[in-house]
Amino acid sequence: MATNFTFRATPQPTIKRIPAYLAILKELELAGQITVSTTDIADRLALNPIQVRKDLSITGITGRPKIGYITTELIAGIYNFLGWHNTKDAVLVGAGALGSALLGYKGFAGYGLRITATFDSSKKLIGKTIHGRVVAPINELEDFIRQSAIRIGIITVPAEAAQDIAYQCVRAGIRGIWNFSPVKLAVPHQVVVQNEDLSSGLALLSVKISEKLSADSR
Amino acid sequence: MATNFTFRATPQPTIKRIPAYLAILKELELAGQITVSTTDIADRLALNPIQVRKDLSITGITGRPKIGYITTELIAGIYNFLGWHNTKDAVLVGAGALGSALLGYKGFAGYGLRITATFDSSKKLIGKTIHGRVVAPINELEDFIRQSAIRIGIITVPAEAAQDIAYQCVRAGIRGIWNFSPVKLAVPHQVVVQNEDLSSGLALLSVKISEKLSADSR
DNA sequence: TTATTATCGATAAGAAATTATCTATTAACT
DNA sequence: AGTTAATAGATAATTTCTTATCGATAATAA
Repeated sequence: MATNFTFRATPQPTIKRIPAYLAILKELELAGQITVSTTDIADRLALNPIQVRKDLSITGITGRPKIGYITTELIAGIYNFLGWHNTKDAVLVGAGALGSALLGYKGFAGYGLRITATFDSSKKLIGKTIHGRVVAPINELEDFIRQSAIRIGIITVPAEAAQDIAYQCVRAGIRGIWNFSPVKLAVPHQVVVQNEDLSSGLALLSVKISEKLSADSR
Repeated sequence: MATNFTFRATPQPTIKRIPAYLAILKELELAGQITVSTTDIADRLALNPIQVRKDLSITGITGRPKIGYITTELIAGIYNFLGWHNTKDAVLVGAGALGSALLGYKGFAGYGLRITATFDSSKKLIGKTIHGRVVAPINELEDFIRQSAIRIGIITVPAEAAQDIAYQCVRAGIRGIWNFSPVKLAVPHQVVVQNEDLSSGLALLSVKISEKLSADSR
């Protein structure tokens, strides 16, 4: 029996805005605010309240007219939507400057992410402790992923090594790669890749500045 | 005399893709490839060739049927569009883990960005040399920006300090802020802010993984 | 009690971005 | 020389995302 139900994925722009809502909501919760309206959230983030309402609707949490949403309910709804309510383990490959920075970042706990092991190829780094984790040699990577059934890999190695690391991760059963290298990784269809790319942010800043300057002189 | 010319800003998605094109093109140039087609670029980045063509049209560089574009011309066109052909100086505020990682990142030279000074409030860090730059105390920030006429500020301080640093930057004449703190900064209209937000990338990865898993089981 | 107002949630309209279609061009092949 | 195939570039169609409109609801004020 065919249904006429068409599955519609959540829009990417919506997903990207969700963590900002979460941050605001946690802040308000901490400040003791029981309820919150989309008008309020929108003001704080300089967004359109209608957009906020539509975005938040993907959590399934409903609000009440003249009141808004229950802050804690909305927070729980967002955690649930993002899957951040239960912690997921990840491996980090590449303990250079950026890798160390990520290892030192406390905020991941709030995102349901725990980096349980770190790998690098450099003799200088192997065995060293960085933010409480001992750096292991790359050749132990695949076995570790298999044994610990880890599903997320964070790649912070230089461009030339990235694809090889990605292959290793995929072979060992990784399902998602958070890729900080400036390389488009080839992976099979069942693996998702999220590219984190400084250069596109800087491009946007560069163009915004020059557009702003030329707009001012018009 | 009024003209009927309507200024249309380049779409943000286009701007974000441009650096990826640049990276590919540089690689091809290095490999000695004189000309390049959008079909080729699109293949390598898993994009639609029509989109690539439209994106690249903002550079003003034209191609030839059956041939494509001259690689070097396109590279020059992109540098020109992004304003990366002449180097811009920037200050970095916050020499913690993330700040150090950015200081150590060699790639900025290729993006026309040079971090000329670093500031921090921590006594432990002031005076220390990180990747060749001596960390200066925050109270010297404004004077330095004014004297050196720097226009770009990179903020890598913790959330609670970010807004204050932004105010200082703005007072001293900064025109663009690259904001790595998880805070929505309040700035006057003439200043542009580019937020670099790990959490939205991770949100996207989280949702992609769970959508992929549930799609597989459908 | 009744009126007013803030808000939600649904649907519609509008804007922006992507993708398709079509024509022209030109290199390579026959 | 003529034909074919690959590609650019323009315009049109489509899809996606954002914003507006409108009715319903419930708290607050009159």
